[in-house]
Amino acid sequence: MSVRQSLLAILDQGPCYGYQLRSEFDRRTGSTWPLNVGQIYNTLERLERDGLVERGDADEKGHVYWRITDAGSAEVASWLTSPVVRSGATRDELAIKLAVAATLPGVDVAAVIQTQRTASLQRMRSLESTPYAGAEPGGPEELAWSLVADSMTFAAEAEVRWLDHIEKRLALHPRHALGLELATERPKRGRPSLVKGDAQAAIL
Amino acid sequence: MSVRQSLLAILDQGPCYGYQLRSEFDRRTGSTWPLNVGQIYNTLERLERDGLVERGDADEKGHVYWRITDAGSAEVASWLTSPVVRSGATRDELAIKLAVAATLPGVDVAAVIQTQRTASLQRMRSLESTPYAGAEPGGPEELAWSLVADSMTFAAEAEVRWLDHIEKRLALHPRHALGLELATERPKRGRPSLVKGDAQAAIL
DNA sequence: ACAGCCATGTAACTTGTTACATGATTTT
DNA sequence: AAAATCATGTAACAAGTTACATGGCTGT
Repeated sequence: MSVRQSLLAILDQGPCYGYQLRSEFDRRTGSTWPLNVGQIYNTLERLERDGLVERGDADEKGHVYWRITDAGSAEVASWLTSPVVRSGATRDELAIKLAVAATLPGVDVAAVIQTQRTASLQRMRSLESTPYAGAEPGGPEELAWSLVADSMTFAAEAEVRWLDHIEKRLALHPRHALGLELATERPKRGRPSLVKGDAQAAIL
Repeated sequence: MSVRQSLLAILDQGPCYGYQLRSEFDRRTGSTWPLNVGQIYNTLERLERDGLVERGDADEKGHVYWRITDAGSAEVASWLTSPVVRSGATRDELAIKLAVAATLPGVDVAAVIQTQRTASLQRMRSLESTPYAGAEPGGPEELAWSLVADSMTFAAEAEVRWLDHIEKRLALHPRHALGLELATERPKRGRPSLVKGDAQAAIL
C-alpha cells in the first residue's frame, strides 16, 4: 500500500500529472527505491476506480493532470494519523525463514544465520560508507535519502542483534528438542516425514 | 515469496498433503501468522506449474500428497544458502511514509512520528507481556513462537530508536529547508503545487 | 539525422489473501 | 442430531512490478 498511499498524499498537495508524480516520489524518497513509471499510471487508474482521484483533461502541453477527491483527502488524513501496523498482517520474510529453517532437520541453521549476518553486516558497512550520490548535496533530497538510509541502518543493526540472540538461544536447545526430526536418516524424497501421529501409517 | 518458499522447504523433508502443510507451517512459525488454508492449495498449484513440486495420487484416505522435484530441492538449497536481501527491492512502508510525510508541507511530521512511536511502544509492551498462548509450553512450537516474537521485539525497538533519531534530525531542519513547500497558503485542490521550475508556468 | 529524454499508456504477470462451496469424519 | 474439525478445492481480487509500444521534443 505504500506506493499507492504516497502518490495519493502527494496529490493531496495539488494536481499532478503522471510523470511528474514519479519524480516527486523519487525526490521525496531520495531515489532510494526507484519506481517504474508504468506503475504510476496503473496506480492512478486504480485510485480512480476507487474514487480517490479524478482524471483531469490534458493541458496544452498534453499533460494529464490528476486531482484528489474528498474521499482521497480523507484517506490521506487517515493514513497520516494512523500508525503503520507491523503486527499480524505483515509477514517478516527473514523471521519466517529462520523459524522454518530452525525446525527443519538436516538444515544447518547456524550456517543460515551466519550467511544472513554476513549480508546484514555488509549492508551496514555499505550504508555507512555510501554518502549520497544524488543531485544537490545539502538539498532536501539528500535529507530524504538519509532518513531512509538511517531506517535501513537501524533495521540492519536490529537484524544482527536478533541473529546473535537466536544463535545463542538455539545453541541451548538440542536439535531433537524441536521434535521435528525424522525417524530415519533424512529420507528426502518418497518417504513420509513430517506426519504427525497416525497419519504416518497411512503412507507406509 | 516467504510462504511459497516455506512450503517448498517443508516439502523437501518429504511428501505432505495440503492441510498437513498448513499445520506444519503453523507449528514452525509458532502460529504467529495464521495462514489461510486456501492459500496452501493455490501455492501448491503454482509450485506445480513452475515444476518445483509434483502432485501425487490420493491415498486411501483421500489425502493428496505432494512431493518436491529435483528443481524444487535445488530451489530450497538456494534459498537456505542465500541471505534475505532487504536492499533495493523490499520497500519499507514506514520509511517511505515518513520520508514522504516529512516533505509534505502542512503535515505535522512530529505528530506522525509520535503516533508511530506510541504504536511501536505499545507493541513492544504487548510482546513482552504476552507469554505464549499455544499448545504445550516448553515445546518446539513455543520456541518457534519466541523466535518470531523476539524478531518483532528487536524490530520494534529499532523502529523506536529510528523515530527518536529522525525526530531530532528533522527538528534541526527548518521546514523550508526541504524546498517542497507551496508558494501560497496550501491551496489543496485546483492549484498546482509540486511542480518544479518551468512546469509551473504551464498551469498558471 | 539520430540519440536520448519526456510522457502516456497497456498487457501481462507475481505473490499474497480472502470468501465461498463441498463433502467426510469426528466430537459433543 | 448438531456442531466442529478435517480436507480439498475454486474464483476472484489487491498491490507491486516489469516489458513493451508509441509519440513528441531536444540537444548534438
